[in-house]
Amino acid sequence: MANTTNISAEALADIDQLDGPLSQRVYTALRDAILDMKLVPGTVLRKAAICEQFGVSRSPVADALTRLSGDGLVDVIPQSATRVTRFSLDEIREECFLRDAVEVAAVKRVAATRTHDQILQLKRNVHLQKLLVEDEDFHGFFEADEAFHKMLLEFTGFRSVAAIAGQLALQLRRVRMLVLPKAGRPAETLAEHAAILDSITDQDPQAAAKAMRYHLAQLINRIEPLERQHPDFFC
Amino acid sequence: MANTTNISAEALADIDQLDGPLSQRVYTALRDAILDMKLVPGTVLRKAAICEQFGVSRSPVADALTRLSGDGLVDVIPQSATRVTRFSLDEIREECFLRDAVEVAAVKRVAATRTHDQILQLKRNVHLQKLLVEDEDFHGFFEADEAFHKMLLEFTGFRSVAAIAGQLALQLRRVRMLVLPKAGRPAETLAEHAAILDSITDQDPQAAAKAMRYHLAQLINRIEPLERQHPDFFC
DNA sequence: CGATCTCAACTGACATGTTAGTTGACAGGT
DNA sequence: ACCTGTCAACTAACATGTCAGTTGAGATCG
Repeated sequence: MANTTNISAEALADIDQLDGPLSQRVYTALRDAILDMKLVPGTVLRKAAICEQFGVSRSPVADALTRLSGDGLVDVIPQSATRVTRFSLDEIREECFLRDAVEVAAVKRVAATRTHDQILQLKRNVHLQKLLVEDEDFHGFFEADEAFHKMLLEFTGFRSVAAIAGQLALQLRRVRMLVLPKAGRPAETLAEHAAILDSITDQDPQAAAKAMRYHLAQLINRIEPLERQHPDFFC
Repeated sequence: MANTTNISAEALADIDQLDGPLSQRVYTALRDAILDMKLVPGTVLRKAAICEQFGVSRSPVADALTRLSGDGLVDVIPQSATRVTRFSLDEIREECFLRDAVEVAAVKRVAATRTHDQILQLKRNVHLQKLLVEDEDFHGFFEADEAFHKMLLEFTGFRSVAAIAGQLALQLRRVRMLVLPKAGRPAETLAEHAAILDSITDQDPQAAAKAMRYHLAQLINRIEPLERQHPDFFC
């Protein structure tokens, strides 16, 4: 088994410059590392190693791993090991279905209720995306992309719907990082975002729903070929 | 503060006739007790008391509480206390929005793809509901109600979408227990379920979506007056 | 009598010792 | 060469001891 990483790399190291309980900090650090694919699927997480890395005892680490397990980001094999969950095409398809359901419903609502200020914020974000595409700043674009979708969820008027929906699609967020760097994809994404924004501006919920549905469909189309490219990330 | 229950009642006690790790069993027992409203919102959960109840040490209990916190079923006040989360009308409205988005999308899909066997299973379930309404078996009806919605989610063809969606609306499940015993509501619910089933049988996704949307809207309508009736359950 | 300050008791957070289950390498037999 | 049974090393799970922050009752002061 050469391709299953056994050592939790130094690359994750986020030292304790955060606040709050220790277990929370450990959780956040590990979570971010997993979501950013710094800890690739299949990586074995050893409690002892993590304790050493952060200079804490096993309690907060165990606590953090329990939470990550609840998020579906790690698989705990009882009495044996804990590893970063691999992708499952079936599960990804399910999350796409759910994400589609939620985000299409959200964009419909926002198209109907949008305020002038909300349009402005979205326009600003899309403009930023344009600049980032031109600069070929993939990482920056990824963040702006996320912010765009998050904004739409928040503009439903439901304060924490963005948080819950975000939690729901944690796996998807990881895969998107693999999809984005494909040549030309950021530019296409930008165009799709612009189309969504136009429909919202026109207060046309049906058109907005259609644009969003098309946009989200692009993701699953691009994920499926990925299994051949990174076979060790899938189970 | 007389109305905040301070003692975790015996009523929860599910002894260790389950299998798996201890922490899992404790988690399940507490979770079920909370979802069945045997532990009412606001109840303070004392680690020591729970340890005694189950005859285990603090580790598995702490583990279980961490998971429950992740599910949003308990609030942990650092260094102070852990209590069963109270209802928040805002959050409930958000969960209704999400549940609507997901279940309407699901029922649309099922209406389009349903097989003969699936129709049969749904018919059987609705028939069972009818019998339970006639017998005024509220608890049984509640379970059949849940099973009906779960079936619809499973019939999307996405195996675990029911699990994820169920996780999403844990709070709602609690409130539904308060709403159901209202006079006449089970019979109405039954009729709404039947309407949904009819639309699915007719392979009419739009009608099914409309019927589902109407059905789900009844819940939020009935929750809002509830705040006056059980003020100590809300925050 | 009322507002505030103090302190003891209680709670969860964390550290660490112990136990039991799993795994994989290796020896021995086929 | 291959299958198999054994066993040692490793892991997560669990128990328990310690610490620090919170809380609320009662003492103290205005």
